[in-house]
Amino acid sequence: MKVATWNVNSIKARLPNVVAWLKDAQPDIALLQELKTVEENFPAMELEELGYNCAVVGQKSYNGVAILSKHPMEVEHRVLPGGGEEEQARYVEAFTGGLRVASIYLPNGNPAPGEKLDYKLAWMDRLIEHAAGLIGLDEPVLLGGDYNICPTDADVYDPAGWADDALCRPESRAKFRTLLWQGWTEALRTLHPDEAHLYTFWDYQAGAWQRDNGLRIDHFLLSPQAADRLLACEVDKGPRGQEKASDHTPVWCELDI
DNA sequence: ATGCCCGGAACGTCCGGA
Repeated sequence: MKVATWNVNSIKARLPNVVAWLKDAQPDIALLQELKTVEENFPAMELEELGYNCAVVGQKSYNGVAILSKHPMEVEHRVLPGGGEEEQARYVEAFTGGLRVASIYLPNGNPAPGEKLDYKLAWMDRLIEHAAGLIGLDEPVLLGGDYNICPTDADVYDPAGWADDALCRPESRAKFRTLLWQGWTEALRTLHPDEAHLYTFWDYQAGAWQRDNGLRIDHFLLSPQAADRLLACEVDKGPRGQEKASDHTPVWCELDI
C-alpha cells in the first residue's frame, strides 16, 4: 500500500501536474491539500478516470483537502471535531484500503505572534485531542499532510533566520511533540534520521528551489499498528522541478498492508 | 533593509501563502 501526500497549491492550476504524477507514482491513496476551490469545481471526473474515489472538503479561494483512493472509501469526518461555526476546510478523514487516513492542512500561523498563531495553536490542541482518540482505537491510522511545522532545526535551511516564524517557533514545535508523544511515528525522519536537506517545500521567491533553500513541513504520522508495517518513506522531488510546479513536492510511504 | 513568486478573485490590487 503506497500512500502519498501533496500540497498542490490549487487543484485547478495544478491538474496537469497532478494527473501526470498520479500516472507515474501510482499511489493507492493520495492526500491533497490547498485545493483552493469548492467541491463543485473539484475535477473529480478527471481523477476518477484514473481509478480514484474522491473525498473532498472544499472552500472558495483558500484551504481545501481531499483523499483519493483506489479502494472503496467511507468518509468518517469532514471537519476536525471541537471547532466553532465557521470552519475552514482543513481536515478530512476516511476508512479505505484497511486503513484510517486523514488529509490535514494545518494553519500557517503567520504573522507571529498574533491572532494567526493563536488560531494555529488552538487548531493543534483540537488535533491533539482528536488524535488521542484515534491512537486508542488500536488500528492502523495515518495522519498525513501539510503540518506547517518544521519539527527541528535540521528541517530548515536557515534555522536562525526562521527561528521566530510560526513554522519553527517553540510553541508550534512543542504542540507537535505533544502530538508525537501520544505514540505517533513520524515516518520520514524515522527512516532518514541523519539526512540533511530533507525538504518538502521550497518558496517560489528568491530562487529557493535552485538554491535548495527548503523546509520540511509535510509529514506522515503513523499509529503503532501502521508504523509496524512501515516499509519505506521518501520525498519525491520530481514534481517540484517541473513547469508550473506547486511550491510543495509529494512525500510517499509504503506500508505492508 | 526590502522584495523577489504564485494563485484566486477580479480587473486594480490585495490577501494568503511559508
